[in-house]
Amino acid sequence: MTPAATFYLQDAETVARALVGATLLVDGVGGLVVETEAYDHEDPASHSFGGRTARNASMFRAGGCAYVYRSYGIHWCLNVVCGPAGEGSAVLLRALEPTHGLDRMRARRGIDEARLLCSGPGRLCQALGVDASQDGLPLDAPPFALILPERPVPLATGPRIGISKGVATPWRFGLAGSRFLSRPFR
DNA sequence: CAAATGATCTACT
DNA sequence: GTAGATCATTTGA
Repeated sequence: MTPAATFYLQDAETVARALVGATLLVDGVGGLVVETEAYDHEDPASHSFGGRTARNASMFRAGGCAYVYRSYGIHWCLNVVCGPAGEGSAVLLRALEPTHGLDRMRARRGIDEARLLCSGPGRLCQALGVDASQDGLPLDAPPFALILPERPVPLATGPRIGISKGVATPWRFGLAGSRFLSRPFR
């Protein structure tokens, strides 16, 4: 099904929950979304907290676009922008269960284990070939394809990873029991 | 203009 | 388990 444009205009937490179990493809390579994190403009841990800057400009677009940024100088991270234009909410995609184009992922990552191909934001982007050239692109047009889950999936919830502020906000969501998570839920 | 920081990953002890 | 890699962006002088 083609995602309704209004789906991505909802708040970050709602979209983050709904994206677990979705299928993401970039140029035909991708898989099942098993881990997400929500960030909104009122969240001290969010890039959009404190206003719009040159780097996070695409995070302030209307929901349904990609927001790609470089982390720790080395890695790329892929976000799904959500909420109305100008708000600054997004959902970080942290892990996929690879289902399409496994051979191309292995070639890009240089490893064999399917479990390690996309289990982490930086790994995910390397496996799918995501970089700054995809920043701001709509997710419902090539090379992207994002198919929402047909039915609800069992959800695990927990605190977000790798941040120093807003740690108490339990906005990390995962597919319960999946072994492709970047870290297990308790 | 200079310095610090970060939504991470890999390799090594 | 712990430290290093590596750089764009942000903040302060």
